[in-house]
Amino acid sequence: MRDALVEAAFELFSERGFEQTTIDDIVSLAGVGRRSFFRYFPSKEAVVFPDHDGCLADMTAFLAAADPAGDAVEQVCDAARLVLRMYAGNPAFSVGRYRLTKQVPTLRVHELSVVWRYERTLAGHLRTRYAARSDGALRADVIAAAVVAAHNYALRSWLRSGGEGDVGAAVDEALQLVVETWGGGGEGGTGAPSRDDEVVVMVARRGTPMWRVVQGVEAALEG
Amino acid sequence: MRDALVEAAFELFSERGFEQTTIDDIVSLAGVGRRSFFRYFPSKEAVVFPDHDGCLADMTAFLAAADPAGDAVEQVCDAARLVLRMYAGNPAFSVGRYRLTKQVPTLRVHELSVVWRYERTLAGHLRTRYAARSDGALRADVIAAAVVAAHNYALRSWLRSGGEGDVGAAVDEALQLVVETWGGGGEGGTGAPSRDDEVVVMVARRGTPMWRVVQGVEAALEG
DNA sequence: TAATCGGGGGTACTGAGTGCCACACCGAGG
DNA sequence: CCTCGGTGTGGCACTCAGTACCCCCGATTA
Repeated sequence: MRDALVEAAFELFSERGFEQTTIDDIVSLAGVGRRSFFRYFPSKEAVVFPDHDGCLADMTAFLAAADPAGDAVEQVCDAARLVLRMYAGNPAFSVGRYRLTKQVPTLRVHELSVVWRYERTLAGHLRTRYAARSDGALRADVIAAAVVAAHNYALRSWLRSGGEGDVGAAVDEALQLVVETWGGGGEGGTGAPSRDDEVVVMVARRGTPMWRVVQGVEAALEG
Repeated sequence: MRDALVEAAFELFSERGFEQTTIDDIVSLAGVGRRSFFRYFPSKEAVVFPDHDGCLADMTAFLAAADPAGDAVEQVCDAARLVLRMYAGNPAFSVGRYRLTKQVPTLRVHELSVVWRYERTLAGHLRTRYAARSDGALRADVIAAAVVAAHNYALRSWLRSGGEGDVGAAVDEALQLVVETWGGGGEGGTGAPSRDDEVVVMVARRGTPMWRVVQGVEAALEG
């Protein structure tokens, strides 16, 4: 019945648009009563994101079961990959929803609230892990935001392309940027390549801003 | 007239709550017609964030006038400080709004959309600056998200405290975390303290993940 | 067969948001 | 003095999302 409503809604939304479709249109096409729509979805927007409640529950369970000794950043990235799997599981649906969401402000806002719940879940996990640090809560919020941004960047590129190419690899590459900068705190060294016969020596004055150091090391390691 | 509507709305919202207040209540208290409310605010939620449209325009103008040779991350941080100034300018109003927003889901969602517009503005500026890099757009999105997260972290702490203490310093400290990790690309060295008579030597194997290098240098510089 | 209970349908209502029109004000020009 | 166009405002009527309430029907149990 949920599925029937979702299907009917998407058929009408993609045909005549979101605002031009009323709840009555949806329920009459689905052959159910108007009251039943609101039994399954709290709002007209929610029918566009029917799978996110379950995915958020999965993410919460995943993080609750995560190894307390593992790298928290990696775990949070894996949690984000759970969301990706959901999108990649139904490419046609995801792309259709993306096109719809892109041009309906109400849906964009609703999507923001969905993403926000994911981000707060990730941040909550990081906060418990970084509880010992003095700036733990700040780091947790920043890293969660960065993970979500990287994830969404790759996901949106894929959606914009119509579902072509390997999303998994794209997200891995995007998240790598975050892990490289923020990872660690644990000892799990999922390090880069090899060539461990060479060393890089970075010399800096005390008080040198961190980004200059990073810049120098980056240039040396990759140059 | 805008001000009269905002004042009336806040008086009623804080008195009997957001959902319990109708537009009719607001306009009758303000002594204006119902139709005029929607001339000034597109929705009931928008009256809670009356100053953000102007602030977003200020931010856009600020970034458009920014020095193309300067550090883009610093500029984006300064742009975020524009928002902070707006909050700090009316502590009582800001704290009242915070308390209201915290417990009204509709307002939380609306705030998300407001923050989202700021974030997209920052990301747009960074994207033009990082256009040369292959991963420019990704970096731009991630850094913008990090800046917004850090800014909001400090701002929310201040709001939660009821407006006590120095927000500016708190935000500076939070943004410092972002600048240290992501800054550079420009040459503007608004460096840290001094003690430039000492040097730190960081030795790492080629292929060492960046976060380990950062961790080591961080420990050496601050330890 | 009667009683109970839960999922779904139907009806009427509130309230946000919009379109349309009338009115008041105001400076310019006859 | 009257008229005209533009602008800001109030009022009215309407659509539609969302909710409260009640009814119906089928299944289970005594």
